[in-house]
Amino acid sequence: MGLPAYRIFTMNIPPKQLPMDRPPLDEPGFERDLARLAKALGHPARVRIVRFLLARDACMCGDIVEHLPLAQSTVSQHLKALKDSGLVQGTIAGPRVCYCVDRKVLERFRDLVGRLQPCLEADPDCRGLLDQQEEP
Amino acid sequence: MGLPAYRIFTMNIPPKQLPMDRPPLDEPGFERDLARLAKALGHPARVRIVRFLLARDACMCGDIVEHLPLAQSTVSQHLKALKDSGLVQGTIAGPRVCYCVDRKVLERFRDLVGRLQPCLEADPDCRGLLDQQEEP
DNA sequence: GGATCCTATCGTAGTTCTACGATGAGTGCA
DNA sequence: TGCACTCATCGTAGAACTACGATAGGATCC
Repeated sequence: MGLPAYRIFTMNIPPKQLPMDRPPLDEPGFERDLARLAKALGHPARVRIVRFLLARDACMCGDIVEHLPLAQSTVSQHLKALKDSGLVQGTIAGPRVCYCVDRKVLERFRDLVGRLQPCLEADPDCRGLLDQQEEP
Repeated sequence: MGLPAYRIFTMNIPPKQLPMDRPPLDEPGFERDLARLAKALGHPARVRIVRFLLARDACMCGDIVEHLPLAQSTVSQHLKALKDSGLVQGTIAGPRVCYCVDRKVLERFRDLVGRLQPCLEADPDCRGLLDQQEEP
């Protein structure tokens, strides 16, 4: 019964519905949120769109289409992916839609990435540990 | 001849081979690198693997398999994706392979995300700009 | 009301992702 | 040499991604 075990990693299902056959890590939403935001930025076109929006603070869909070598429908699809992730907001302004980056979400993404590396300066890398295993 | 226009965003082709029919942004590799690293972290299982590796500094594949509800082959596939992105390094240590996170790459990822938001504190959000377009 | 502009959505085709089991390659030990 | 262990790779099936053109919906303008 229930979902297969690998569904533990499905991003679209709330954590409480997931059959956690192993104890979750400290923050159950951490991995899902980070993965969701990272996935949204996991395409060069979407990175460019976000940069474009940040540079202009806000602009409409047509502006983005003009500056990308992609069809209008494809750009709209990328914008939908960005909106679904929360990174981008779209506000209807008359016949057009004004898009802008939700800087709080972007900051949260930055924060999540930062929390990934808790002790960057502590051990420079794992070389020493590897040498211990290889040489004796 | 040549590649279709949307191939401008293909991540696996060096920039010089790309038919840039529009001028590139300031840093040609920026978007590709950020997208590549973000894509690597765009799956909850890979985020967990990276966290797991960071918590232990380094460990072998079997340890990861034990702590994930995934088959060994699937974990190996995720590790390959992480290795291809550069985030993770694998070192052969006898019959096993010792994996660790390349903290320099992780830091570069964090830097790329940080450079995405050049002036976070400047304009809090784009609401003002939206109001300008909506109301007058 | 009708024309126009902007954007979202539909339908579709090809590619990529993601999961699994099975198998193979490599190392170390008896 | 043979066995055990570890991990990568192969083959495959289903889902998701990504591109496009075509079309529909909503707002504005004449």
